[in-house]
Amino acid sequence: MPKVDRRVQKSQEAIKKAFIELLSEKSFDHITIQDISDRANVGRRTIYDHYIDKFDLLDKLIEEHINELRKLCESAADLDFVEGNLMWFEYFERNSSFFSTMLASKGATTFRSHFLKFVIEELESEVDVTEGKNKGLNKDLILKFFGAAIVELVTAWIANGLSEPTQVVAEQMGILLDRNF
Amino acid sequence: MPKVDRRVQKSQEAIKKAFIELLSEKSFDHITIQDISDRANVGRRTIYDHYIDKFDLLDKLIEEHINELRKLCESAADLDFVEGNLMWFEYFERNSSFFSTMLASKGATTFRSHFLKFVIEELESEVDVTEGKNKGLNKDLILKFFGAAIVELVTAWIANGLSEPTQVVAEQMGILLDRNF
DNA sequence: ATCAACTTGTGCAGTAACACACAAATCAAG
DNA sequence: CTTGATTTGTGTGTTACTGCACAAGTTGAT
Repeated sequence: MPKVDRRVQKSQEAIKKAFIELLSEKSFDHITIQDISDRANVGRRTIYDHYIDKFDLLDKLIEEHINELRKLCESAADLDFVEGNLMWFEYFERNSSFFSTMLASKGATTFRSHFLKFVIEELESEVDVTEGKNKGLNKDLILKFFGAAIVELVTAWIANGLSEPTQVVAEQMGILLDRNF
Repeated sequence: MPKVDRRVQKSQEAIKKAFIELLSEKSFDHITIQDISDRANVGRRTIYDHYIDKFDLLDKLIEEHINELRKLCESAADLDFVEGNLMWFEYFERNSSFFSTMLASKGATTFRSHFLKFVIEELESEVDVTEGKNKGLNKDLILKFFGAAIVELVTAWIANGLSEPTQVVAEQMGILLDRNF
């Protein structure tokens, strides 16, 4: 892994932080690059050094979080759902400002579908329709069923301001998944 | 005023912040430039681009705060002591991490004497020994008397963790000063 | 519809921060 | 005292950030 320059890391972090903040204040369309540059205390030009435009910035931001979740899945490959879920939900908690603006706002269908697609991908290796409790069922159907269920639960939890204790939600969803896979 | 480069401002701020943090954790002598560089997330070389050594860094930091207080005095020149003090004490409050490490630690005689010298300087224009209630008294004596009184009160307030309400302390000290000048 | 104000994306030259490397100084035990 | 590890201050070449300027595109109010 080619170590990134300190300045790059700091600039990108400031830009992303500013962008997420702004996203929670006004809609994506009304955010200008100038806004981000002001908030991040970074030259406007610097933003273009890293991102093509604000759409690209959003894409990269999403991609980054999905990637982090993917890594989490890998490192939790040999845990059961209860334990694995806790890692997931703790990640959501740490990055709640991002997920709440991405999931809990009305127009955010883009991220939801991206997120759902990813959840289904990750779930795929867990489903076995050749033997066990799901023998004979349609794999695609199962994936969509539980994928949507997971996404909805996460969304609701976040939309509700994380009021349920993280451990409780993670554990209960873990039980439901363990029971079905 | 020649505007400072964004990078300069950010670097210096990070360095000073890190330094103050470290000062509240260990003694000045035991702080290395490397420590500061790590904490500030700035290249070690960058620190030397701005400061000769850690002594210089401390000097600049002190000088900067004294200067800010001086500006405050200018802008409050036509207010009475009660109002003026409030601005002072609010500044102490905003920068309490600095002042508490500088005033409330045992070995910090350096800053105390620097600070006292400055307070006396500022007080000088307020004292009139040719007429009024202080007519006939020794000016130098008065300055030392009230200078030390002010410094002590500020020190004690800060050492006590700012537990007294800022307004109250500022007002009471203001009353005492208004009564005497 | 018009016009001014703002936004966007890009080019460019100047400057600050960067990593790295080195010798000298300082420190900490044995 | 001696040795080994840190720390210090500095030189150097590279890279990222910066401000500025400009043409083209948007916006928004009259």
